[in-house]
Amino acid sequence: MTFSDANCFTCQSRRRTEWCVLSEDELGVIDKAKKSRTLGPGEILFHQGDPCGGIHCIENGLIGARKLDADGNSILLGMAYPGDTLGYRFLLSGEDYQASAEALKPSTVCYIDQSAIRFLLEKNPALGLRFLQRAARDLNEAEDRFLQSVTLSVRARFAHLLLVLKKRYEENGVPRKTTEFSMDLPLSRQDMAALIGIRPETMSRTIRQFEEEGIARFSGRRVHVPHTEKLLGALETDNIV
Amino acid sequence: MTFSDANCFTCQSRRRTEWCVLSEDELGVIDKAKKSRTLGPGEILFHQGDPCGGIHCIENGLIGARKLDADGNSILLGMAYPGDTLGYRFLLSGEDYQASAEALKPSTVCYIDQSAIRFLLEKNPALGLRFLQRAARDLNEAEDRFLQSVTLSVRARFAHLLLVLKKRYEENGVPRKTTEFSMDLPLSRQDMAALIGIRPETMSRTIRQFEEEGIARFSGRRVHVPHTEKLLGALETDNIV
DNA sequence: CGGCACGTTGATCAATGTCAAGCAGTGTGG
DNA sequence: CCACACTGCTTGACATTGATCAACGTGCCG
Repeated sequence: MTFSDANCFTCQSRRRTEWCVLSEDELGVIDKAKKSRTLGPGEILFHQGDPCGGIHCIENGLIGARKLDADGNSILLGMAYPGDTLGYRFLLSGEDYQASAEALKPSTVCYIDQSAIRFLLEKNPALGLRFLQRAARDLNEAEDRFLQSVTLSVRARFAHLLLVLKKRYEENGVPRKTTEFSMDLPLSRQDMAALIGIRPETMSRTIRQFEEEGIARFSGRRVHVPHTEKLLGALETDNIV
Repeated sequence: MTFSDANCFTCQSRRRTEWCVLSEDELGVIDKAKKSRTLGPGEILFHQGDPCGGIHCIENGLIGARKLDADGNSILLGMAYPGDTLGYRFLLSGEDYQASAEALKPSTVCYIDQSAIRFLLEKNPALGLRFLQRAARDLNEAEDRFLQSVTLSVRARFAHLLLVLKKRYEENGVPRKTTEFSMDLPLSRQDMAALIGIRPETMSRTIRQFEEEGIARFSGRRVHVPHTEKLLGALETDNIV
């Protein structure tokens, strides 16, 4: 386990976090309580079943949430980006973690003990509201995903996934062309398959289908989409209001 | 539209709501701001696309959240029971309702304008935390549903649904036998189908399958399960940790 | 070198969606 | 009161999707 020094006051991701509503003094509470840590790809932040004693705040990198089934296969449930907080749900409900968290890219993550969080939540109502807004957003997303998994074909779900990844990719300041684009996928094929609820074999076939139709070209983790509209055409989004 | 007189102080469902953390004075704010209304089955509480200007608090009955697709078919997304609050998500995010709400049983619902809510949220941090806990619970549920829709067979999902409905049914003080049980389904077959993400035809077939296997007997909206373990056996829950 | 995880591909099969028809219950207008 | 339309439910035949099983290549690491 590698520790690093971080500073909440200068943190690049702070404006994206819930902490943006805190005063200087309050931010100091977090800054003092936090423990920073860096993880390489594949390193585990916490395990399913561990007790949840605080929250993790992602400074940079990419963290994935996984569940393991009885055979030891892992299912990627979701991703967390810089500025996201992990584990607030379990902290509040007092449950143990129901999934593991693993770095998907080199990441820096701060751990903040629950005592500091609870103190600030009591003191500053705006903080709770921020978390509430976050939860509301996550909830909308979760419902969308369910709806998509039952409504849309695999093709369409994969197209959606690519567009979500594109959006995140571009948030990192990568130049944006509208007609075409390239990006590095942060996920293995297996993980992409899990995210849209299909088997790895089906993922392979869908990728091939996209290549044959000229929607996208894949080479390792690199994707190139020559005509963005073609990808948009695969969304099938028109039949749901 | 029928109005009824309700009283937050004597409300049977209050202890299940977020308001249970309010002081007498604070509860008075809600009580004065609320507008009570009764709905018969099929009546609409609000429509998809309406602006969200407050929240709805269910005193009794059962409300369903629906989305409509382009063909006019409705998809039941979820249900809300007495003590649940509807719409807090959209109020916080400032979006319009993304689904309609419709009474599935005769229901009494109070509408509380956002000004009262915002006032109390600012004043009493415990209220925000309550909502946050609720959101956390909803979020876990939504994720479970996604996981189930991808992992489990239709059989298993239907068994899960029946057990969820049973649990809710028993919360209404209905006597409980462990080895067998009967209940009235609050939903049409179509709505049950939508909840587990299948077509009505498949719902019919699954019901027949359950009857042929002696897992349950259906007659209209009445179900009888002679051996609860048989139903539990259809869960297939063992392969996921 | 051997083992192992990941990814690809092919053959096959089971589950579920689609289409079409019919039936029962319910409300409506003549 | 009857005919009618309408909606929800069921059933059958069929088509399609995606899962499953099996084999193989490839790169990586001990």
